[in-house]
Amino acid sequence: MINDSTSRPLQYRYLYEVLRRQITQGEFKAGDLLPSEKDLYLQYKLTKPTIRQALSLLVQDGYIRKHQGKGSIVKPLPLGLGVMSIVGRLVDTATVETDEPADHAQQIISTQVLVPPHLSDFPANILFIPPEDDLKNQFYYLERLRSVNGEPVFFEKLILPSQHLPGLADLSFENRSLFELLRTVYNIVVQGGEQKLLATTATEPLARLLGVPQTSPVLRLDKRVDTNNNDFSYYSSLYARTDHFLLHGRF
Amino acid sequence: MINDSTSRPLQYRYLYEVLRRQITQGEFKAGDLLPSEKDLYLQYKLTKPTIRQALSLLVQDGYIRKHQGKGSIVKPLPLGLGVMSIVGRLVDTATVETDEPADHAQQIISTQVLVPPHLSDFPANILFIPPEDDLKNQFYYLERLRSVNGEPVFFEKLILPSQHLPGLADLSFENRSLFELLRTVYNIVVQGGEQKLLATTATEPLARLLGVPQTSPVLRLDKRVDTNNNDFSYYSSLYARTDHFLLHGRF
DNA sequence: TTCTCTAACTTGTTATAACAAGTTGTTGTT
DNA sequence: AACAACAACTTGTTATAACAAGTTAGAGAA
Repeated sequence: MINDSTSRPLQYRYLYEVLRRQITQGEFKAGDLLPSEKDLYLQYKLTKPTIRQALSLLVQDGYIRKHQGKGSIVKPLPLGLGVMSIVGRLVDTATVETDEPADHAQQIISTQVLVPPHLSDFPANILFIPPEDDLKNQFYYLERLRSVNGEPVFFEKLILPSQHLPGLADLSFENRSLFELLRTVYNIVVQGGEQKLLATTATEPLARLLGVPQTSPVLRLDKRVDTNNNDFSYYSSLYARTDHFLLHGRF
Repeated sequence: MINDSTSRPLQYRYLYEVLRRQITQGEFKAGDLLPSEKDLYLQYKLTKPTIRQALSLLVQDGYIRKHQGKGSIVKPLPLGLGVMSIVGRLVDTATVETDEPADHAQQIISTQVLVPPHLSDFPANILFIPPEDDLKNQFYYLERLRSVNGEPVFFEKLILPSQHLPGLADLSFENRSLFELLRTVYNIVVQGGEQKLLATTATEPLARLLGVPQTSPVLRLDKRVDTNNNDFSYYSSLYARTDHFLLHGRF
């Protein structure tokens, strides 16, 4: 039952995907004006409500900004992708550099899967608990360590409901965004969720993984992510060192 | 030029405010079904696009969840309000409590204004810098300390562009949400923004403010918040202790 | 009683239409 | 040359309409 809503193509979603791809692949660059609603009508033969719905999605996802009387302006792409992405940290919190630091310098993000996806019960020590009914089911559990330019930056646990994801264990998580995978392969899109944030100190195994002293402060971010499928939510727990890099997000 | 768009009442926004008030004031409780689109049509004499636009706003702001064929379901209210709110922390991160902890227990959030709003240049040590043009203007700067049940939890610096906010210094910031105030008094609504997150250790003055030892980890959250007014963005820098409470957000 | 199917709800998608309102460049006047 | 007014764009708001699709409860058959 993959992609069961492709039966009727959902035109506004189709247009969204087209424009989104054009933006992410650089066909439209930050600051550019998207074709006007009228142009899109002429090009795609879709009517105003449909086009507006597609553009609304792009606004919601932070790809464009609309300006009455002017047009739809493409926003700069989020750097890493995901709800929160990483950014090179300003040299010293006590001083603000006037000239932009090398935020946009080449950041090679690599992902190392420490524990490959396998079936398990819902793990302990997660700040969210699924509803009782879901606890009976099994979950895919995996752990990965993400590095920027070879330096470990954050350690992440992912817990996904298994019954909606046939064949997940076969797919590569290495260099693909989880969001991308869920949307394109399983037709599941993120619609919202909850997150809990706190600052702790690195415990021994974590400190070794991230390569920081045991006492250093570490950011912890737990999430429950809800999707268009009402009984599909996944969970993640993330530990990040933020001495050289910090978490960056749009909302 | 306050509330200049009240000239034409913007019916979908009006309906949004009505429903939103009914939800926040408990007239509709979590789990309730909102009146159907048809009922709203009968009651308010607004047509489907208008009603749907109002409901979409409520969805976007996390007040309701829509379910095709069923209706619009009221979601539980966010606890504190703001982009991120506070929540009582689970007793120990090493153990997950099966029974819900007292998250929803009475939390009396009080706000103490340490530095009342006054005109100043854009301060140093903020992780966001306004565009050069805006730096020429003056800003309202204020500092406040927010406590839960009398215990200091986070310290916040707020920087607001002064030219759009006549008479701001006269308004009380004490027990009113900044969002609420901007929306109702100045007709400015938050549309998005950026945030940067990191974990640090408390320095001496901060440690004293929050009542924590100097070495304890502290969460820092800097934001640039964009609004419907294109040249109105405000900035905030927040330091939170997360040993007894943690930050909680919806997205 | 239990099950199945249907009718009557609900929201979702798309089309057409008319006017309001913000932006920008151009035209024409001073 | 500077300015004002306008025309031609843009998106925003609201109305009307028809059909698709998910949900639910009740009627009727087994």
